[in-house]
Amino acid sequence: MKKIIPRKTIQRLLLYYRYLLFLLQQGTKNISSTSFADILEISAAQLRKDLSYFGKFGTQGAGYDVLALRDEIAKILGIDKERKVCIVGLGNLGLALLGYKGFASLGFVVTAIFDNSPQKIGRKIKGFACYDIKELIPVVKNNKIEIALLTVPSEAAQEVARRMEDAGIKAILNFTPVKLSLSKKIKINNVDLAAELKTLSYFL
Amino acid sequence: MKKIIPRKTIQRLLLYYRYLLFLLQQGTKNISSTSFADILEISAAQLRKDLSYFGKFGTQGAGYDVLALRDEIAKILGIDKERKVCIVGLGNLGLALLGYKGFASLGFVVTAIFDNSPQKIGRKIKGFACYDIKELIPVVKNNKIEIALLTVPSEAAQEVARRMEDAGIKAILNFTPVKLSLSKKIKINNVDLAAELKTLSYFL
DNA sequence: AGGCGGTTGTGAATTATTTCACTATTATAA
DNA sequence: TTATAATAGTGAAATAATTCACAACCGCCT
Repeated sequence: MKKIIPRKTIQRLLLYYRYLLFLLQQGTKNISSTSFADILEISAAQLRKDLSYFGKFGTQGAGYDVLALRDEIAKILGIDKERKVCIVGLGNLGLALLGYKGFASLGFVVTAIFDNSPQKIGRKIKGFACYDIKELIPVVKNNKIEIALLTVPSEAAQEVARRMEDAGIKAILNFTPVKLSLSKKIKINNVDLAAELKTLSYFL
Repeated sequence: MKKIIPRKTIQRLLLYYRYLLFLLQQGTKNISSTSFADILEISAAQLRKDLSYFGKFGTQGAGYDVLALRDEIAKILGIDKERKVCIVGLGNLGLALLGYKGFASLGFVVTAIFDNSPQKIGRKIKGFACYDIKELIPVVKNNKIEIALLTVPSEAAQEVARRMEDAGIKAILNFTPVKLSLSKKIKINNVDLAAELKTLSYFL
């Protein structure tokens, strides 16, 4: 087992996890690296190498036990632990994220939602009470929320992010096209929808 | 000028483009690779190397002309050409994409939107006429739409994607967590919101 | 028990990407 | 005009990620 685990390996691990769930649903008990890799359109060597960073999960001659491998990957990714998240900005994108079923199954619990519109503050939205964005700091602190999804308009992004920092948020998933400047301690992932589209079109 | 351009270079090019627009707004006329790279938190060498795949755009001793560089990158990325896109599935995510201003400035023109809900079909939504998803094939063909944003529920994803293939779509930006299986000719980019979040939390 | 076909785990080789470090060029100041 | 400081462009070196290829092993069959 090596020391440095490639970032891409972590990304692929989730892909593996997803497909293992699907295989389980189908009743598949066992799968070889070759056929699993074929499905995922990666090389079998890559799949095995990725897993090898974390230990030995397969049986030579027989392949991998789907259920056991799913559990191992869940453990690696920390899906067994719950993480509290909040959604800040309840435009269409924020609402889309709120309604997204995928998060819960990965151990993310939406613990608070925020907006600045008087029409939303205090109301229940999809079962969640909407807080005033001004209350971000106390609410995040009291609930020990670790992760924030930032879906406010671009103009407000930096200011809101700064407040998240003060509230003690550990990681931000930033959906705005703004380059946030914050302390290095906060982990930021940028999801740039336009960039995805542009890359796609370049390779057309 | 080399033959093979790294995929990552293309991705960064859009990042450069975005920030150049911002610099222009600020009235910055000129910038050195060092300070530009500092802002973007990459190395200056990487910035220069990326640009070097496409030609020479800077002036030694003086740096880059912001306006000229923006135009050069626009040309490289094909932002000067318009691409027709359609949005299929008008849930919150589809609506969020429809309302997203960033696309237009990158040369993407939303040419049609589709849903299967009788409440939406035929109505105008944010100024766009909503078509029945059953009309996908003729509408895409008639309008020569090249790119589709797929934001339908998971269950419907594969079936709708298959229809996109028949309609002659060249590229799909897939927002569902489904692994689409289509002809290799169609370029597919997967945007997996849960995966982004999971990667973030692993590195916490 | 022994052999065989299939499959993992992994060091080594390969390929891709990033950084280094230096040259050539330009702007500017004396 | 010449010297000096700043900065782009780039081949070479370093690093990172992927693939290759094969030994070791497992399960099953006879």
